[in-house]
This record gives sequence, structure tokens and C-alpha cells, in this order.
Amino acid sequence: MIHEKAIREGKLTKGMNFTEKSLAICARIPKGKVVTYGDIACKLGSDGASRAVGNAMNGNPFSPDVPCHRVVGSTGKLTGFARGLDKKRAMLKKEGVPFKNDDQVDMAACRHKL
DNA sequence: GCCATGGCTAGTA
DNA sequence: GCCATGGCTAGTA
Repeated sequence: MIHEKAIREGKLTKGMNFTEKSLAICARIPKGKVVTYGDIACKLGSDGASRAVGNAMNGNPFSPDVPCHRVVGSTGKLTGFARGLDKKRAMLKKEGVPFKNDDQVDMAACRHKL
């Protein structure tokens, strides 16, 4: 992972591969906000790559500085997290993200526009 | 060939 | 619940 600095700053540089770019985008999500795997994929110009974005988040070496916990499924469901969904939910709640029920984020209220 | 997705359809209640 | 999709890595040769 050569582009650590750029990633942490949320910048895309030309040498980055898909994974690195995904992480860089992720770094831009403000506290209290949330984004979708698909949102990041779209932002990178490949709509079908939402699954690949999931892979990228899974390997995130800069967690939780690069806030991969702020990425959720398209419906607002908490899909996955290396240290468990309970942790993910706890972190999001602590940041003030509104929930509809225990594993469902209120997307309308806190979806971040990339 | 795996997967932290997502969208669509069959088929139950 | 099925399957198309896309990027990546473990693991074979």
C-alpha cells in the first residue's frame, strides 16, 4: 500500500488501484454520515463494482482513521465489518447516525453525498 | 474462485 | 433466494 498519505487525505492519484481509490473516497465521509458500497463504486465510474468495494473495505489497513464503518448496504442495512457488526453499530451510534431499527440506518436522514 | 453487494423474480401466506 | 458483476489474492505449476 504505497499511497497511504493520499488515501488519508481523501485524494485520488493516478497511480492508485481500485482498492486504494475506494479507501480514499471513504476517507471523505464525515462523522455522523453514511455512504453505500454502490455509491463509492459509482463515484469510481463502475456501477457494478459495489462488491469489489466491499472487498476493499474489508482489507482497510487504516481503520478506523479511514472510516470504513461508515459504509453500509444500499438499503441502510449493516452488512459487514471485520470486528463484528455490533462494533460497527456501536461506532455509528456514537457518531450520531440515526437508526430505524437495530441494524438499519436511516439513510434518508444521514446519507452523505459524495 | 472468492466476497463487508444489489436488484429482481418466484412463490408463500 | 438467485445470480450477474468486478477486482483481487491465494496457491498451483
